[in-house]
Amino acid sequence: MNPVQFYKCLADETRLKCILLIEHESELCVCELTEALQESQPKISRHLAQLRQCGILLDRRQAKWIFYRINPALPEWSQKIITETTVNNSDFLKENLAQLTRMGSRPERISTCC
Amino acid sequence: MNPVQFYKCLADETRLKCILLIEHESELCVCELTEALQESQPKISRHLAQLRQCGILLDRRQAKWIFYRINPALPEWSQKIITETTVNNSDFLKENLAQLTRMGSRPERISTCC
DNA sequence: AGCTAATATATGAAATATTGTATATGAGAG
DNA sequence: CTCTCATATACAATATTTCATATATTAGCT
Repeated sequence: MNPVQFYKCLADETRLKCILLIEHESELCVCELTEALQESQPKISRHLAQLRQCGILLDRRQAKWIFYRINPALPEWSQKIITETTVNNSDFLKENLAQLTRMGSRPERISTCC
Repeated sequence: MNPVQFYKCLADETRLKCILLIEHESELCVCELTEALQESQPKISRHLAQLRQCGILLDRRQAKWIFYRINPALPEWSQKIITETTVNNSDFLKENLAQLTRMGSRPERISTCC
């Protein structure tokens, strides 16, 4: 992926927050992101689709939910940039993480193996 | 600076190339960037103004030229991201660096001290 | 098969960003 | 003080991005 494309993906508040929250939590489903960001479902979904299409995120279905995670095949430098940004901008995510914690009835993760 | 704002600055080919070329060369003037990128002077100038206004670049005048450099007061994580991107995307800059080398009559830097 | 919950996509309108062209500014030379 | 070179800015046209709303898809349940 071209670096301009990569940065275009990060250059939107909704998308950047999705990426950083997923990086922070390892995996999140659409309804959790919708709740954490307090945004409409189609808005979150559209941005996630874009991030999936450009290879930044991967998704997996589990029952009714679709969980998104950072694509482990991302070039190392891109992964490093996502980590750096997450670690150094806790204020930026603070309120959204609080909202996520406050959220009741979050779908349970079933481990993929065993 | 908010991380979204920061990434918006990097999310344009002209701006990203200016930043990375300046990081690579320490300091460049507008005419050098115009030549390296083969773009119009107002286009380069407008993008540099934006990068200066948001604090990513600093400028200094030397005779007829204005030299731009990375703002050393940038947060460490932002600086790290610029470095990482430069180091890991040499292909992206290759042609522009070649163009810069090919350029005749580049303005001479006069050291600021002594 | 029909119903529901979670997610995805299509469409057009609105907001933003980018660009070319023309013009302004500012420093140095004569 | 005028001319030139390097750079900056203004303005209008164009392109791109984002969004709300409506609708489609898909899995699991009965």
